[in-house]
Amino acid sequence: MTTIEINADEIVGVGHNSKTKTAEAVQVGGVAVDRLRSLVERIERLEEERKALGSDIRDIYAEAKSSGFHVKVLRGIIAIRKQDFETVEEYEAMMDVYRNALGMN
Amino acid sequence: MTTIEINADEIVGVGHNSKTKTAEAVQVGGVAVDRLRSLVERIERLEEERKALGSDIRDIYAEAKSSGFHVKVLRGIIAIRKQDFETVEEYEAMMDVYRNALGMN
Amino acid sequence: MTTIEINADEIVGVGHNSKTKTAEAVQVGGVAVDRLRSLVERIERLEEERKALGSDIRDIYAEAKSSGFHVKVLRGIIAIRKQDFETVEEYEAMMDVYRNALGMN
Amino acid sequence: MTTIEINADEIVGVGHNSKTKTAEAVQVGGVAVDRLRSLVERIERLEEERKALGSDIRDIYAEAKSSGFHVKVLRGIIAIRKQDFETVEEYEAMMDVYRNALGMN
DNA sequence: CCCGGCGTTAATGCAC
DNA sequence: GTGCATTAACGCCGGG
Repeated sequence: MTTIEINADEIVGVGHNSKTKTAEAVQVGGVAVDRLRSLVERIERLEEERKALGSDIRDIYAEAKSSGFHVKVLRGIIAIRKQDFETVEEYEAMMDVYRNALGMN
Repeated sequence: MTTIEINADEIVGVGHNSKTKTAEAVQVGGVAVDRLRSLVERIERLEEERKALGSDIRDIYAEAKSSGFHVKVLRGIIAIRKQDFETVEEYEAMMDVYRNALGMN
Repeated sequence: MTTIEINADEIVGVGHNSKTKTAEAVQVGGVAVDRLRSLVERIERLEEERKALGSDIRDIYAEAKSSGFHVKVLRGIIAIRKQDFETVEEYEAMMDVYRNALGMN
Repeated sequence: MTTIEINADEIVGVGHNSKTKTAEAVQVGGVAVDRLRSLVERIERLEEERKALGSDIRDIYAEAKSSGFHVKVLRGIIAIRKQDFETVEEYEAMMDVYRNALGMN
């Protein structure tokens, strides 16, 4: 994992910082530095976990494939289960309507 | 009633469709058949042409290869030039925006 | 619409149709049921976690917004830092390639 | 359309070109310049047309949408018609198999 | 000849 | 609902 230190000056990116240090909050260019730093770190941490999960999911599909499962079908199954049942039925019903309209029976 | 050259058998295909044939539009399952058919045909025709172009492009690469050119490098050149084009287009688009913003059109 | 009359409960639980129960695996239609179920559950579990993380991230942005931060700018910062990370990762990956190519591993 | 002149020196990108001009072919760095130029132009012309077709197709889908058609379903229809009939049946049959294996009836 | 990688293109989710 | 940013699907290629 690559760790990069956050520098408050980098974040606000202005030259002539009117830095105002009080007991409550450090402000740079009118921005609460610590608060911002915290937000950025929390977001990045969560996105990192999110990315890792995506990677894990991809691994499972690869595993499924190498076990002889049909990946596209498997994805289809997941997609169907994710949707509301009514939605699927609506979709398929509409597909039938269109296919009938085109004589694709 | 006007003559609309659509065969009911083509259209319907299933038993209980509430087909509604009027002077303006034939509807099957609430779908305007002629309109749908037209859309589908136009899309399919364009996709066919698109596919043919892809085939032509592949042929040229093959020709280049058999002429001794390094195909991967050739693809790289095309890609770079494409990026350049897009950069130029972005630039010009932005120029237009600014010119419009300044009433210079 | 293609409908095939197979009831999993019949096959797996009660009936003795084309069910093939061996010591190793229960198969339905040539599919290893337990394996498939396991894969689906693992994927769905991970996707659930992934979705939850997305929700958490959204919450943080909302929190940032209500703290007076400019959300779009904040997103921009995250994006820029992400690009930097990826550039670094690419660089390191390429370094690895070269090191391996030179037997420096 | 943006037109950019191709410069042979740009393409081969070497400084001290050992250019060899004969009656048959101009060679730069061992590359037949005119031939290469021709190939690049032909490819780019075809890709331009191809891109335009993609744009046209997207326009038709937009038109369909604004006419009240359900775009996703329409895409589904196109996809089905594009495939071999057996392929579709295979897919749907396999979907059924998997769904049955999971008891999703 | 298949298959895994890659570059492109469509689909999805999300914010405004 | 529209545009945008991410993510999945597709087509093409080279190697095993």
